[in-house]
Amino acid sequence: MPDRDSQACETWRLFIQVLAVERSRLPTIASELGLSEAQCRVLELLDPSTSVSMCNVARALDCDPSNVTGIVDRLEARGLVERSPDRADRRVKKLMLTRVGKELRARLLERLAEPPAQIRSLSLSDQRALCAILQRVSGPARSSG
Amino acid sequence: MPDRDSQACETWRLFIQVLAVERSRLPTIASELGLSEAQCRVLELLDPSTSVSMCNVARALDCDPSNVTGIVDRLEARGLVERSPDRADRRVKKLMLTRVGKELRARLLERLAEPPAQIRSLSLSDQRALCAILQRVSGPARSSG
DNA sequence: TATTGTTATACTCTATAACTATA
DNA sequence: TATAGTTATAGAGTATAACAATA
Repeated sequence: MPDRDSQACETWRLFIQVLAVERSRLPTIASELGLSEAQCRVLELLDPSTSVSMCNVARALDCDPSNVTGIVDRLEARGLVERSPDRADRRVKKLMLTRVGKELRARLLERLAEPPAQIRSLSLSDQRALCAILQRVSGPARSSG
Repeated sequence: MPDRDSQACETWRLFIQVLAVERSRLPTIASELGLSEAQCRVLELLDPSTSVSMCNVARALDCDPSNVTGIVDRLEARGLVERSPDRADRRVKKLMLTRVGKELRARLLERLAEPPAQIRSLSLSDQRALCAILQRVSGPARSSG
C-alpha cells in the first residue's frame, strides 16, 4: 500500500526536521556542563540508586568495552563516578555516581527534558494530539504508563 | 500556567524516545555506505547541481573550518568530491560532488528517508494527524549564523 | 586589516588486538 | 576456555592557534 508508505515517508521527513534541532541541542547542553556527548550518555545511563558494571555500560552504549575505560576514567577524574570491585565476581567493576555526579546528572536530565521552542510553539490541543499519537508508537522499549 | 508547559514536556519526552532510535540508525547507515557521520553530513549538504565553498560547509556543519579540510580530504581521496578554485575570489575553494559522489549521496538520502518501524507502525490516520501537526511546527527561524 | 583555507597540536571517541585476572 | 576490564595502537572528529595567499 503505497498510500500508507508515502504517508510514513512524509511524516518521517517532518520528524527529521525536528530531529535536526535536537542534534544541535545536545552538544550545546553537554559543553555547557563541561561534558562530552559520550560522558552525557554514561551519566544518563547511571541510575543514582544502583551500580552498573563496565561491560553493561558498554552494551548500553553499543560500543567496545575498551572505550568505556577511557570515558569512565575521565568521569572519575572529575569526581563524578566511582569504580568499585564486585564482591560476587572479582572480575567485575561496578560503577556508581558520586554525590557531585548525581547533582550533575540531575542538571543534565533537567536540560534534556526542556522541550525546544519547536514543540512549545504548538498549540495545547496540537500538543495533546501529538502526545496521544506518540504514545501509540510501538518502540523497542515501550513501557506501560 | 504549567498546563501547556507540562504538556510540552511530556510530548517532548515521547518525541525523544523516537529520536533515540534515529540516533542509532544514522551510524548504521553511514557505516553501511563506508562513511563517517561527518562525511554523511557533508554529502547531504552538497547540492548535486551547485558548488559550495569550504567556509560555507564549516558554517553549515557549525564547526571550525580546519575540520572541514580533513573531512573533505577524505571524501576527495575516495573520489566523492572535488575542490576547485573560485575564479572570482582566489582565496575560496569550491566543493562539488563527482559522479560517484552524486550516486552515493542519492543512496544515502534514500536510506535516510526510509521511515523507521516506529513511524510505519502507526495507523494511516495517526500518520496523517502526526504529519499535519508537524507541518505546524515553527522552525527556529533558520538561524544559520 | 580581514578573510579563506591550511597546517600543527592536542584531546576525545571509536574499533581491533593483545594482555591480566579472574571465573 | 570464557569473561571483565585494561592497555596499546590507529583513525577520525573536534577546537585553538599560527600561517600563507588573497581580498
